[in-house]
Amino acid sequence: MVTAQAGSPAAQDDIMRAGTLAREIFSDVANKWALLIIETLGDETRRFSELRDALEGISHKMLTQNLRMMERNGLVERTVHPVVPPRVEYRLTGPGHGLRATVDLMCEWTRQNMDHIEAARDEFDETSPRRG
Amino acid sequence: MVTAQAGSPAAQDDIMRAGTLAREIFSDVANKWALLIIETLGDETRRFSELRDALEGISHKMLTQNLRMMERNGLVERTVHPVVPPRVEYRLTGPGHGLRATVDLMCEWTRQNMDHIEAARDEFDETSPRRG
DNA sequence: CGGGATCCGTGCAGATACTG
DNA sequence: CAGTATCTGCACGGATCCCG
Repeated sequence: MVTAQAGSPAAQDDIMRAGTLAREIFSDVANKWALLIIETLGDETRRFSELRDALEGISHKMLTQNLRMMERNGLVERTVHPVVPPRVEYRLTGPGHGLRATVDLMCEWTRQNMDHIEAARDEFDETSPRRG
Repeated sequence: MVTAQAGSPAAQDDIMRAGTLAREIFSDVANKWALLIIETLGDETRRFSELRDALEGISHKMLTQNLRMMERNGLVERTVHPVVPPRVEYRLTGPGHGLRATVDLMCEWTRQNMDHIEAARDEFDETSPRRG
């Protein structure tokens, strides 16, 4: 969306603003499924059906959609093998691995704070509805 | 919904699986708006209306909803000042700051790869519809 | 001013079917 | 097996109203 034809040259400065940048990231580059796909791909080259199986919960439409979006953003590389049973493989690009590193960090944070989160939820669960 | 009432004790082991964990993160803890709010809060203590002004694009409902969810997850701390014009302030908790660090990293990655992303989009934009 | 509740529209996401 | 197109729904998100 930052691209588009905004027509405002001064808008380039606004891109540096956290809000605008973050919006760009989390609504297009790093949406929920994309991040999940990045984690699933890891260092490997995986087929479409393998990804679908690994993510299980995702529909084939969402997978295709996100894979294409990620390919468009240069996060994954799509390789089509011209064989009779079509074989299409995906793997992270260099930048894709870079993003993956940050996602890994976020996963690690969650792992370390999982108990805190659950504790907070538990406390909130009995504090919120009653309000002391 | 990793939580729910799965009823399977063995499921605890599955939580360690990247997929399940990541799902938990990106669908509840670190959704699009939550990440945006985290970036907006930063080190400061901000009022509800300040946040709404800073994020501008968000509706009061979404802000309230996400703020409450983040409070439930122990990411933000909500302080209500019992004054005549109600004054409610929010600030990141310790764990909240930890998550913020990872979000910052992701923002930094985007900043560094912005040109790559745009280039990839540009290339894809003319390669995809025509297929060479 | 902060926030809950409600109503309602939009758009995302699932299922299905067809192509190559 | 991989991908696209279409149709539908349902949930998410916005606007409004009212309460504290």
